[in-house]
Amino acid sequence: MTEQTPASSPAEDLPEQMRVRRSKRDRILADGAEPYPITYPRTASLAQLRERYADLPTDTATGDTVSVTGRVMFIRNTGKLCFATLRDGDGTELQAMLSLDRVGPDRLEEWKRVVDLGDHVGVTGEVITSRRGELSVLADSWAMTAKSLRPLPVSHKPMSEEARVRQRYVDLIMRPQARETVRVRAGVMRSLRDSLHRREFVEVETPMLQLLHGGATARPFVTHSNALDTDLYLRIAPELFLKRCVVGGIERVFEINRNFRNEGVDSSHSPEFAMLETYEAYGDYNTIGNLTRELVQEAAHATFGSNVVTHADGSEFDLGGQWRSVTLYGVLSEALGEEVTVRTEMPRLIQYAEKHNLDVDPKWGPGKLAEELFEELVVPNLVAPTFVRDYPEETSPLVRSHREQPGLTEKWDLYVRGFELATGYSELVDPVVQRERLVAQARLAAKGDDEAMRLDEDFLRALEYGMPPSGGMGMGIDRLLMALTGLGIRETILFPLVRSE
RNA sequence: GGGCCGCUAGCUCAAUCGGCAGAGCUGAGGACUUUUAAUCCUUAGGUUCGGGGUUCGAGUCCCCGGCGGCCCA
Repeated sequence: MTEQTPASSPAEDLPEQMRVRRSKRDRILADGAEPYPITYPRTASLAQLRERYADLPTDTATGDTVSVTGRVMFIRNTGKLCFATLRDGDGTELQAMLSLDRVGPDRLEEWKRVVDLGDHVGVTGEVITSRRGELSVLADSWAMTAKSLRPLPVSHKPMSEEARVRQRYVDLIMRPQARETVRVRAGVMRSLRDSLHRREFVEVETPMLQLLHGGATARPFVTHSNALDTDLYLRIAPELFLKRCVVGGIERVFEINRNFRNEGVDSSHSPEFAMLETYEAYGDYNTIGNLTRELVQEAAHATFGSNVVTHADGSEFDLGGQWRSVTLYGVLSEALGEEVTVRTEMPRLIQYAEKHNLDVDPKWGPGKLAEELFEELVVPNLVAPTFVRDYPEETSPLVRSHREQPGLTEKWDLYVRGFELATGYSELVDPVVQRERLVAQARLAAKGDDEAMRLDEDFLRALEYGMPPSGGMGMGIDRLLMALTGLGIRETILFPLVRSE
């Protein structure tokens, strides 16, 4: 947009290669041409040409004239014949050739003077194949469509992980896997929505900015509304609003959107993360578990064409079949070699914790400690998709009590490759019991546990109007991508949060 | 929060015991009408993350800080 070089970045302060590229931009302007023209009249995409001339024999001239555009990803200038590989946004590449006899001495010289790796150019000419058999456009004319002022990284060496994350746009230019991940993610999002729409679920959007944060136990981000003169929280979960929807008669409802948790950042945690949450009236944790499996398997089919997905490292991972289902206390007992139940008391659990070098927080009850032992001893080994069922009431304040087993709830966590992918409940809909549990949570909050939930009177009022029996489920989208692709969370998120440079 | 490792040219990386800061690619100039990480000749490019200290001399050793990665909690 701006035509003049800003005085704030004196040319002499720039690295040599950037000075050179700026001077090439100046040269284009001095010649009366545009380094950033409004458009270039292209008549075909590179992919269209590849398809149309797929079977053209070596060293053939078609007589067909086309106009193409692309970013220069490879360039080879010789005396009277120049080669460049152009690449389209979809990753398709095609060769452009510029010969002295076609474009003339002035334009060939100009090409050599001003075109660098990374520039966008347009080329008009005849579709041919080279003597080496490469499908090419033999130029009659060419134009700069966008001059690149920064050199690209070397293509034969991988960029550092930090550079890939900080300058994702460069990562996308250089690495096919980065572009592929974006498309896989889009395919998964679309598949999830399609799968839910087919089952007559309704997509809604509920508040991101909330007066009270709830629906999960996590530390929130706090912000401030000047108009209301009150602090607001970025939501940690949409749960309490989606349940209001179910109360209101939207009996199959879902939301795919961002949650924010003011907690650690590492290879599997991001402070903002995308989540699918869904509720099904007259369902329970069994029906919602089946739905979850079907959503994941349909997403695998949509993006990889199979329940067996291929990870980034080339290994195959099978998401097919019915998936293993175990109980929390069952797998924990197995890992400890001794029978543990929800009635096992603190002293024995503490013994197990000491035996396995697990530090015990004095605020933990027996349920929390059992879960911590489970996470320490069992979770890393849960590689194949596994539903872990029937968690203690103590740690699950929004879950219906188990229909048969006192002290437990109808909740499962789904583990894949050693991380939690989703969680599902038979929802607690009794407003009286819900109030008791939320009051207990609010007491914890008052005692300084800033992960505990606050009392949301309006949510309780909604429940008092009557919420039908329901199953509910939440699934991390970024983690679903991790399960499908084998990538780390910072690769599945296009622009993950990074510290300022 | 703790420990360990790293940060050097546009990019990826070297630099012995503390002793002239280097290579490949990229860039610039030249040759080449069939190149695919071309080849050949010439050549430029540095606040060694920042600050302080030790030393005749610091990329290298010490201290403080920044950023990143891994492990632990």
